[in-house]
Amino acid sequence: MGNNKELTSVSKATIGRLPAYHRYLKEKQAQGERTIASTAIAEDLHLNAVQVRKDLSLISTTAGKPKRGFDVDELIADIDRFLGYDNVSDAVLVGAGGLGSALAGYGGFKNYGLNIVAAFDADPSRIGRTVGGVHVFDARETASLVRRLNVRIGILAVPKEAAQGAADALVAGGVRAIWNFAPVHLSLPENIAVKNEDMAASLAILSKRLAEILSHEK
Amino acid sequence: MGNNKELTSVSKATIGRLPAYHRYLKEKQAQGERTIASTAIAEDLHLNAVQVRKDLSLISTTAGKPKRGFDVDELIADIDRFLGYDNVSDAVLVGAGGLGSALAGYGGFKNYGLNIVAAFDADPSRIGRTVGGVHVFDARETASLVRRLNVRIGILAVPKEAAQGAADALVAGGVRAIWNFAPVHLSLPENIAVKNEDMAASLAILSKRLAEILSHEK
DNA sequence: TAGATTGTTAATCGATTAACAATC
DNA sequence: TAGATTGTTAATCGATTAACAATC
Repeated sequence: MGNNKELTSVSKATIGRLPAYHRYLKEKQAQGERTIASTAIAEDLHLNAVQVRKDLSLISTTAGKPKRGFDVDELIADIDRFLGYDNVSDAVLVGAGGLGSALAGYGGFKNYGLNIVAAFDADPSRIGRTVGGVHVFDARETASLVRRLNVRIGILAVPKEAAQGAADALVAGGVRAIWNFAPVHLSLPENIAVKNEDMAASLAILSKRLAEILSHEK
Repeated sequence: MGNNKELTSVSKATIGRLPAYHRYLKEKQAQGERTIASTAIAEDLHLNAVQVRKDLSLISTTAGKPKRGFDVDELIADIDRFLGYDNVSDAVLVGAGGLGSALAGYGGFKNYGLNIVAAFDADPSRIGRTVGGVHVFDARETASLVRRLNVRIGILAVPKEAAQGAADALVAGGVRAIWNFAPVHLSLPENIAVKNEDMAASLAILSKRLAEILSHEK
């Protein structure tokens, strides 16, 4: 019910800002702050205060109090619950090369509700090894092992030539969400969630902004 | 002039889609296609055809031709020029750990107009080594070496505790654009371009979509 | 009480999409 | 010619921001 509302009515833009609020609030919590005003959050994070209040109102159980602001602990708990940080899901990693190893080695994902339980690679020299404490299996076992482990999330960190095939194997195994770090557009069934981590897109936006800044310069 | 128009009038959303068009067109070019219709691009990339035409019209020198579509080679050249892919810029990398090494090792950045010329790290065991063919210098030399190399772009791949300090050093050295992979909000002067590669935000969006899909399931 | 801060309603802004005439 | 495809104008959609009354 409340859950239903959550799933439908919170925009992607808002969801994307929640992790930043979460980090900020954790920091304030560590500094011993008990309450925080939307105006303070907005200023520090370079956002609009109305936007902050609107975002928070969508996911929080308790309203802010005039003059005092929001309760830091409650807000953190609300975001934890909304984003599933308190409810870790298993994921598999396909591709145990440089980027894949870096992702597996980054311990922080557990704080974001993600637990990598297995890795896959097609390179025989990598199979049987361990990256970031995760065992690397033969890529040919992807579908069957994913099914056996009942995993719903796959992280794709393979070279672009291998990406579509790896994605198909994940879906064949029952994965429903793919976090794609390969620079390719994947063709997948409609009911599969895909999030492309498009570095080229980010870089394009950054370098255009840089060009603008430099042009204003002198 | 044309340049001025480019810097001001093309939206971030459009810029973000251009790399995907570029990849797609390169693929078609490799397959020997000479022309392509916006309708075909839209279908394959799951976009709206009007949006594709609007995006392309903003950056292309030549219009598409009714019935035939757009010239593939020209479109690629237009995007190359617009995004600066034909005009490689130097960048430095701060943080030569797992993610930093993976970024340095990914040779593909040169295709996107980026050339990593030096890396920095605070860990003595990494200083003096090489990651992805790039020499790792002492992080304390960041500002001075960046200035000497006259680099304008910095890639930040350090642990979050070190991120603000590393960013400050980059700016002190004259960097004007920071590609930030650390999960922190950086406080920087206004005239510095920052692009946060916020993995937590991506993951949040993906897992919410997953939750929605699973809830529709049965 | 006065003032800081809230939540909500309305206005604005920007991006996407629909409709359609032009044309190769 | 007929039809596929274009570019542009207008409508829609969604997200951000401004205005303001409510309240601790």
